[in-house]
Amino acid sequence: MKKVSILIVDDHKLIRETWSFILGSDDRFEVIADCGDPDEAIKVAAEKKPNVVLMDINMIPMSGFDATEQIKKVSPETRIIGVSMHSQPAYARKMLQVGAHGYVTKNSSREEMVKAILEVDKGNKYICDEIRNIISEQLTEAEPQGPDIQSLTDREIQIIGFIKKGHSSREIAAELDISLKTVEVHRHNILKKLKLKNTAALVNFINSNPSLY
Amino acid sequence: MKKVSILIVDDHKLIRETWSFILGSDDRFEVIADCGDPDEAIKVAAEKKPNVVLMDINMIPMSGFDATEQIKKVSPETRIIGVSMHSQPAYARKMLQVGAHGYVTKNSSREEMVKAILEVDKGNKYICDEIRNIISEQLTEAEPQGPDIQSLTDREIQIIGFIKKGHSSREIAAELDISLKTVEVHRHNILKKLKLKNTAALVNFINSNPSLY
DNA sequence: ATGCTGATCGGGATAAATCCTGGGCGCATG
DNA sequence: CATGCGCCCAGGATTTATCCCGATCAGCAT
Repeated sequence: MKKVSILIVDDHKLIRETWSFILGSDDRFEVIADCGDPDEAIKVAAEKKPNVVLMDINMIPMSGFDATEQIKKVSPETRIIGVSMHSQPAYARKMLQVGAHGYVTKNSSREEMVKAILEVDKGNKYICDEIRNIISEQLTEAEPQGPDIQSLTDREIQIIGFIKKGHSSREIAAELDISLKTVEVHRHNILKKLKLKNTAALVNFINSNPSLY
Repeated sequence: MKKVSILIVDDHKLIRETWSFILGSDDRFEVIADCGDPDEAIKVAAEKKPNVVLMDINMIPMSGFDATEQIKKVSPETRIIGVSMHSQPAYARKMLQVGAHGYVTKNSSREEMVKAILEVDKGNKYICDEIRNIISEQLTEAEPQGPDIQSLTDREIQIIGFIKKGHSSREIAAELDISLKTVEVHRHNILKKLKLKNTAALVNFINSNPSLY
């Protein structure tokens, strides 16, 4: 019986150590490395080709998603599990979209983590109970016109990026070399689609909505 | 040699379990309970009077700080260690201010956590190396006019709260029953103090700056 | 071809935010 | 008591944002 080789990626040393400790004391697993830097994680994954990667996705802006994509390129056989404290299904979706096989929140139990690793190692996908429950709730709820994040255009998302940085419409127009009027229309459409009424609400919405980076 | 009794408070089950596992396997410690609800934590602390509480402060808005204050009331002898993924010294200050004896980031090592528990149990204060380094760096840096978060008044912070929720100046004026002009002055002063130029930048600044709630 | 959508741009209007000026009131500290 | 500071308010100016009304054009699918 071969052990499942594991690489742990998390920017917090304490977390890495605790997981190494816990998983290392289980005969079925073998933690072959842990690192706090996404770039380093990609290197290690390329060299050691671990069976499973535990990827924390609270790391600085979206690097968890990027790292997942990179690792799948350099080591396609490696299964990746996203581990996060966020309970929004949007994170899970994004994670699977970039090539991960599993997603577990930090609300899950240790048993569930173990189960996730074993399942993913077999090539199956695994989403933790919490997220699955939320998703099925959302399905039954039949949302009465929630904000249409999906309907946002590429251009609109790009504009959102500038707004988030604190740029004014005039500045954005200059940077994209388009008319001020166009930027204003984009902003108006964004607010309408997301059912928000001003910039403050928008910025807040963005910051709690990972799908928009 | 009496064991140090420990209560673990963290809203993430996985984190609670891993710490229980690790600390429980050390003869010097005894994890007597763990809970994910701040209110429950206060109850348990009142009953069992643990020697040390590990308090995660990523829990929903400021509940970690509140819970710390409450626990110090119902069990003054209990030492509390704030545990967080945030490396800003502002958190640590706030934590000690509400009665904690220690602060450890999740970048710290397991040894450091053990040391923190032992020190705090003896009645000493303990701040992890990372934060101490940052503080001493800031002292030597002689900040060339960074944003004056400290200089914000209570009223201004209150106004910030409303802005963050997406309320307009007119709405804020109505809710606080003061003049629109006054709110505008407050907003202007806030931007000036924080050296920001518009609402978008402000909201973003807030969201990456926990010291303002 | 016809229709749809995204992106572009404009006029014109209103509301909101930003930026000045200045003043008054209460309270604490020196 | 004088000074500073927080908080309040006002007038007036400018910029920015929000919201209508349009319009053209390109691409793409039925």
